[in-house]
Amino acid sequence: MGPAQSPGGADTPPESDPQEDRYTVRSVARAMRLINIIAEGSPDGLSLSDLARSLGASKSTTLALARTLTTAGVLRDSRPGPRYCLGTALIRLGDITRSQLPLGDICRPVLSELAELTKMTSRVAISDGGYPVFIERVDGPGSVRFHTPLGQREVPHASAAGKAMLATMTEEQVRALCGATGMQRRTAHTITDVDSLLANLAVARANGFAVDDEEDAEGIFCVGAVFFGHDGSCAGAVSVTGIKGDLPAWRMNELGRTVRRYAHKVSDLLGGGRYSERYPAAAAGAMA
Amino acid sequence: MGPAQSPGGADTPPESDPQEDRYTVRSVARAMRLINIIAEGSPDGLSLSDLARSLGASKSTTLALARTLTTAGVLRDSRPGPRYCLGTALIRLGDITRSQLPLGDICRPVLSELAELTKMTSRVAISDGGYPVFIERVDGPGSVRFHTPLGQREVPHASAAGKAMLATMTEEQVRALCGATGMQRRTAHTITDVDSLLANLAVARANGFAVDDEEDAEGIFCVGAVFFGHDGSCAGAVSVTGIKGDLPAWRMNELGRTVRRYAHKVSDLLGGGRYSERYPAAAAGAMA
DNA sequence: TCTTGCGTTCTGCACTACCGAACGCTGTTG
DNA sequence: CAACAGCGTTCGGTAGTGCAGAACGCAAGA
Repeated sequence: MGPAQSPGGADTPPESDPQEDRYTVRSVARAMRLINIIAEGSPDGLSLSDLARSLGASKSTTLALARTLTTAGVLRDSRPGPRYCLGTALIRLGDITRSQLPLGDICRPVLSELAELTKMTSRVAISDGGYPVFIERVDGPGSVRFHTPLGQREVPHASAAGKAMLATMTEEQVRALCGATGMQRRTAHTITDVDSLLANLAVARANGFAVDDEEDAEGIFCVGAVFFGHDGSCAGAVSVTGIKGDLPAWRMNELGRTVRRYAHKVSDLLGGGRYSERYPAAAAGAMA
Repeated sequence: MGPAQSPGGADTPPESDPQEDRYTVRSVARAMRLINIIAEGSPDGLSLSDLARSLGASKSTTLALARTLTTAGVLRDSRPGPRYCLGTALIRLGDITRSQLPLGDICRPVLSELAELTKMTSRVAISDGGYPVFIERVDGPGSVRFHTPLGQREVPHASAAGKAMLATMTEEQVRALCGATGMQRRTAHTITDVDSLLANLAVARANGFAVDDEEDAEGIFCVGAVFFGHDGSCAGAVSVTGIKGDLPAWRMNELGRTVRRYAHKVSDLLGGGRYSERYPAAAAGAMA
């Protein structure tokens, strides 16, 4: 009953979102941060002390978290190595997640064909609040590999899949989304103002495919095209990724038509409409 | 200070492993169980009430856990659907985990070739305490898909990859491992006694590849062969999976030689030895 | 209309997650 | 050879927090 509120009443710990933190479990949030720290760290793993430092927690706390995650198989103890690295349970969970996304099973055969035909890495993305998230990938036969990550949000304005999806939105939606993201510059070729982007999207809409010409990474280009779900809305995008120098410029349109054709295949499998039915409507709605 | 030890001193809550639980964080362990419950549940997701029931916790606790995991992207709120399902962050983490395993990048091109040549699903497994764990998969061109999971422990005695790895061990090691696993029956063809298994392994050792002839799942067969790391130890196995009816019996040996050849390729890439150098030594050491 | 089940919010208590300190150990440095 | 610095581990004590249960609004079915 004492009026003792909080010890040292004047202290205001730097809580980020008290109204949202009310329903989060601190230790679980910390455990997730721990996993991400290891994911972004060296493939050889991180030592307990490094983890504790990065996490901003004591070694004993970090040890308890790491032990718990190791028991669950999410982390793995690399004995002679530095220490903790990601465990095989994450492979299992990622595989199950992809298999539960209905798109994965549908798209994989299409991606395989596309990768074999174009000799390029092919991926399929879904829209996560306007951001493209790649959920499936089939590598091309070439052995030169660059990093084409899965499962993480890409920037909408500097990726072929993102721009293909933006091209299906209204001008207001594009402006709102780009205002939220900030249209950060990634390379010298990145389009960083909305009006230029809208012009670029108009071309993409007319073509039925979008191009990322070294706008996300130097020397890398992508070509993407959207597909539609059975409810008629944009369900995601197919894209291929390659090294700019490998492809003559005049083949870009040919590649675009190929990608567009395979996006059609996905649309058909989903029971969605085709570009020829959807794009004119979208163009009429979005542009004057 | 009162001598009050623990409230209600005589109660002995049914703790499973008090000496191990001392360093585990309860809420994190619960969160991992929650993820697994959803992973094993319907692809459409599970409702909050269902989760609370399966977890054995109150709805408010489950809500807090689920909210925290959703914020981390590990879970996803399927709006009109029942409720929670796995999120794209798991795809990302699984992808990173595979990319951090050095074997993944090395094997993927080999698996692609093997899958194209055999028209079958090809996978690579590593050994996790004697249990095979598949870490990479390339589907064959056939559209008929069956479940070939990644990242989870398979039974050693009833899988081609497992038996291929067992064939590199000594008789004592095989007996010890099979004693630990129990050699559970999976189908009518499963080998459930150690002596029969040892005879089977001897054949595999002589051939340089192991066969799972409907021993793990009815109508499904696998062929697997191990590869060796640069330290000369068994580093894992390559295997292909198919439907029994699709393949005449007399082609089994041809398929086995193909898989063996591709396992050789992985061995070469890893700087490990070949069957011709390793298997005779293993055979001489394990069998009289 | 009444009922049943859902998801959400709130409050208070017991507990547990957290920190700090101390220990044994290894490898490096003087 | 000794002193040190860093590692991983263990152990108490405390305050903070995770937890359960009750209560609420709402939607769908009886």
